[in-house]
Amino acid sequence: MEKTFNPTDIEQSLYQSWESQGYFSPTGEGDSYSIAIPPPNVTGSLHMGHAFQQTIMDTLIRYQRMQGKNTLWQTGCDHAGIATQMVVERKIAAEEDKTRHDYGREGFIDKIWQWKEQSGGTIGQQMRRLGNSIDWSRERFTMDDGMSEAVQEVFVRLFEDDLIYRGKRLVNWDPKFHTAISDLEVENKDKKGHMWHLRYPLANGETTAEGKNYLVVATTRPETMLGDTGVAVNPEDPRYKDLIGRQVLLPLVNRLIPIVGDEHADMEKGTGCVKITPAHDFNDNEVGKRHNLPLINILDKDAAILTAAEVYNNKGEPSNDYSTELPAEFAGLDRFVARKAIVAKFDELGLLVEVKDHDLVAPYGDRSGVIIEPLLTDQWYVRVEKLAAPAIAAVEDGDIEFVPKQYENMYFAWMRDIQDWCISRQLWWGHRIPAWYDESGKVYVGRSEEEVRANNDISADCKLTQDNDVLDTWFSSALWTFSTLGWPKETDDLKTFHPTDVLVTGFDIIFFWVARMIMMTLHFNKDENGKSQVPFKKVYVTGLIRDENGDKMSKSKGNVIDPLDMIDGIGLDDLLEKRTGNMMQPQLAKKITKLTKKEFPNGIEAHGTDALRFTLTSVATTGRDISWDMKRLEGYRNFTNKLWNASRYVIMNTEEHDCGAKGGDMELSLADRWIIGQFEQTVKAVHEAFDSYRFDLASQALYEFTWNQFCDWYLELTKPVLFKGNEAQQRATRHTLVNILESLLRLMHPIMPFITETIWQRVQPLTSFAKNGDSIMTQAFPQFNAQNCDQQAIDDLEWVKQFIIAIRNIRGEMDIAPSKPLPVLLKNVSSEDQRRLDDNEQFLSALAKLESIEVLSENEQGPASATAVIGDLSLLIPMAGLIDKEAELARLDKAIEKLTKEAAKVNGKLNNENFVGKAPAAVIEKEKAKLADAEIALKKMQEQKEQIAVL
RNA sequence: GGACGAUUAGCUCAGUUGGGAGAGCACCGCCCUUACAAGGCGGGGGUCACUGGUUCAAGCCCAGUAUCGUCCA
Repeated sequence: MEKTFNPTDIEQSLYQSWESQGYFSPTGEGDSYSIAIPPPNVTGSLHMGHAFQQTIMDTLIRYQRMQGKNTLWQTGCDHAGIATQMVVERKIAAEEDKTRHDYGREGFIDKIWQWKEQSGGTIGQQMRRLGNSIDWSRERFTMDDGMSEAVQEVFVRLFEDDLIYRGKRLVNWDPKFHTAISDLEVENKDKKGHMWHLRYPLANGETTAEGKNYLVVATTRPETMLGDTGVAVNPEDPRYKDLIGRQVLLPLVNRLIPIVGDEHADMEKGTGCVKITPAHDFNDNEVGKRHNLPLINILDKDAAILTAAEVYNNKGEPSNDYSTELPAEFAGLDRFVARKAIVAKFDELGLLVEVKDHDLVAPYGDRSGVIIEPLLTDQWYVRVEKLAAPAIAAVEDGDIEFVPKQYENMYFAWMRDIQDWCISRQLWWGHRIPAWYDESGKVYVGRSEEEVRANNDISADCKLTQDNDVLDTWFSSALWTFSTLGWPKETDDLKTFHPTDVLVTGFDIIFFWVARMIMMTLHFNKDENGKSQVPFKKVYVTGLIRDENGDKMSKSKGNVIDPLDMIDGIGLDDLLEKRTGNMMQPQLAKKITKLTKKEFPNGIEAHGTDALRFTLTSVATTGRDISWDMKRLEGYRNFTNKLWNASRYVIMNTEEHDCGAKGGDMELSLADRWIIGQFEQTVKAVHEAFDSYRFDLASQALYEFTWNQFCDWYLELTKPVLFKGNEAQQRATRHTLVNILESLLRLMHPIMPFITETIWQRVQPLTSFAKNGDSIMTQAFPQFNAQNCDQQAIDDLEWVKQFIIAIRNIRGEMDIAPSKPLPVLLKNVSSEDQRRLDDNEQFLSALAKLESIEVLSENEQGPASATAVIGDLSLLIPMAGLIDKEAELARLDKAIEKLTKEAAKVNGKLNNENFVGKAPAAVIEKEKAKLADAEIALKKMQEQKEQIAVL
C-alpha cells in the first residue's frame, strides 16, 4: 500500500465497476426501501446543497441495502421551465444571433431537446463523482413521455373535480420573461427608495376637516396613479373620515374616484391617505375587492404604459365604469421612465408636495433579477384549500413525520394560510396546458383535441385552439414520487416502492415542493384499502450550507464552492476563472477576485470524495444553517489518511501470516477483548444515529472509535503482542486486527464508500467473514451483539490506560524525552492492581516506555519521586538526575489545586441536607465515590509534596 | 409589526426524560519511536448572551430582556 491515501487513483474506476455490475439496482429481495431524489434542475450543475443531501441519501440507501433491503434510489431531472428556456435562448442568441421567435415554437422546442441531449447529462455525471448508488437505468425526466402523460392526466382530473380553474387575477409578472411566476419565485429585497406625496384635489368643492380642498396621498409608485380607482383613509381618522363616500378628481386623467374608509390606511404612516390601484398592487387589490372598486390596467407585458387602459369590474370582466383614455405623452414609456415623467408633471402642475427618502421592500424575480410587476392576467389556478386539508391531516396524524420535528410548524403555518396556486406560465418549454378554446373563447379541457371534440360534441368545422401556456415546473415535480414509478398505470413498481420511505430536502423548498407533493399524492394515490397514500413517510430536512462567513453561497457573491473542486482540487487561476468568468454582473469581478485570493491563496487542495462525504455527514446536525469550514474538510481528509495508514499497518502485519481464519489456537489479549467490546458499542451508536437521522453523531462515533480507540490504543497495544507474543497470542491478535478492521469498514461504508471498498478488498480475504458477492456494497451491515462486550476487559483496560497516561503525563510535564526508558515504583498495590499488573506488564512497559516496574513493600517509603495516583495505587518515578525539585512541586501544586476545588464542590453538595434528602440514591453514591477518590488522591499528593519539599 | 430559529472554548459546532461542560480545527510544549509529520505524546483555554423563577440540583424546564438570522406583512 502507498504511504498516503490517494483518492483520485481509486474512485472513478470503483464507481464504474459498481455501476456496470448492477449493484445499484433493486435486488428484488427483501422488504423494500426507496428514496426519490429531489430532481435537480436539468440546466444545473452540482452545488453544495446537492452534495450534502445526496450524500445523506446515499448513506441511507447503502445502509439499508447492506441490511438486506430491496433498495431503490429513484433519480431524474426536472425540466426547469424558465431556466432552460433562458439557457437555450442565450445560446441561440450568442451563436446564431436569433431569438426563439425566429425559430417558432416547435423549432425552438426541438432546439431545447437537442440541447438537453447534449448538455442535460452534466449533473448526472457529477453525481456519479459523489459515489451515489443510484439506479441510473430508471433515470427520469419531467418532460419524458410517461411523466407528460401523468401531468396531463392530473390536470384533466383536477379540472373535472373542479380543483383547477381559470381566472383573471393579479399575478407576479416578470416583465423580462413575460410570464407569471409564483410567490415562491419572488425574492423580497430591502431597498432605498422614495415616498412621493401627491396632491389629489377633492371633487365637488369638498374640503377636509382642516379646510383644505385636496388630499395628499403618499406613494412609493407614483406612476401607477394612472390606474387609481380610489383613495383610502382610515375610518377612524378625524382628519378625513367625513370625506368617506366623497370623491377626488384624479389628476392627469381627470377621473372621479371615491374616497373609501379602510383599515389598510394607517393613520400614523405617510399622510394617512393611500391611493388605491387594484390592478397593480396586491394590497390595493384586496382593498378594491372590499369596496367594489373597478380595476384599471395601465401596463403592458413589458411593464410599459399602455396607450389605452383596460377597465375591468371586480369580477375581472371588461367594464365601462371608466374611460380607457390615458394621457398620450406617457404611452409606451417603461414604468420607471414613466415614474419620472409623471412626477415631473405633478411638479409642473404644483401637485407634488414633497419627496421623502423611504426604505422599502421590492419584489424581484429570482431568475430574471428585475422588479416584479403585479399584473392582471388570465391564469390557471389550483384551488388548494380542499387539497390542503388532508395534507395537513397527514402530518398531524403522523402518517408523515418531519425530522427535525420543528419543521412541522413551518409546514402547518404555510398550509393553514395557503393561497390558490397559479400554475400557468407564459413560456414555451414545459407541459402545454391541455385546454382548448373555441372561437367564442369558451374553454374545454381534455387529454387531446379529439377527446375534447368527442366529449363536447364539437364538430370538425369548429376551430379549436390550444392554450398557449405551459404548466409551472413544480406542477410536474409535485407528482414526482408516483409518476416516476409509472403512474397513471398501475405498475409493480408503484406497489413495491410507493410510498417512498424518506424525502431528504432543504427547508427552503418545503412550500415549493414538499407541501405540493403531499397534496397531489394524497389526492391521486390510494392503497388497497382505499386510503390515501402519502408520498413519503418521513421528511428529513437538512440545513442550508453557507460560506465560512455564514452568507448564502451565490454566483453573484462569488463565494460558491464547487463540491468537485474539493474532491479533485483546483488551482487559484482556474478557481478565479470559474468564479468571475461569464458573470451576470462583471463589475463585481474585482471584488470577488480579491476575496477569493484571500480565502484560497493556493487554490483548493484535493480531498477526495470520502473526506467530503464524511465532512457533510458530520455537519448534518439539527440546525438550520451550516457555515462551511474548509478546516473541517481538511481534518476529515486527514482522517481518511489515518484510516488508510492504520489499514496499512494491519495488512503489513497480517497479510503474510496466519490470522486464524482457518482455526488454530488463539489466546486473546486484554486489548483484543477490549477493542471487540468497543467496536460493538460503536456499532450500536451508529445504528442509533442512522435510525434517528443523526448523521453527525454517526460520523462522530466512527471517528472517535477509529482514531481514539482503534489507532491510538489498540494498534499500539498489538505491537508488544506481535513482536513478543507466542504463536497463539499472535494469531489471536492478528485475527482481531483483521476482523475488527473488516467490520469497521462495513460499518463506515455507507458514509465513505470508496476507501472502505478499496481496503476491504485487501482485508476481507484475511478474515473469517463469509462474504456475499465481491463488493463491500453487498455485504451485511454489522449488527450489535451484546455478548461481545466484556465489562471486565473494559475496566481492566481502562486501568491500563490510566497507568500509561499517568506516566506520560509526568514525562510531558517534566520534559523527559519519550525515548528515555523510566523505572517506576508502585505503592499500595491491591490484589486487583497486582492481577492487572501481572496480566499487562508488557503493555505497560511498551506504551509507557518503562525500564522496570517494581512493587514496594508495605512500609517502604521509596526514593524522592514524581508521583501519580490511580485510586489507592501510587506510581512513583524516582527524580534522581531526571526531575527538578521545583518543577515537581509546581506540578503537584497544580494537581492539588484542581483536586481541592473538586473536593470542596462535592463536599458542599453532600453537606446539603436537601440534596442528601431528596436526590436519588444512585446520584448520592456517585458523589460520595467522587469525593472519596478526590480525597485519597489529595492526601497522597500532599504527602508527596511534603516529602519533596524537605529535600 | 408578526412567526420561527439561534446565542456553549479563539473559530465551526455537539450536548436526547435536569445529576461529571464536550468534539474538530486553531493555540502552547516535547518528539522524524520500524502504520501515519495529512503524524505521535502531553498541555492550556468556557460567568453555557443577560435577568429572574421552578428544583436538593438548570447549558437543558418556565417568564422576560438583548443581539443576530430567516420567512411573512
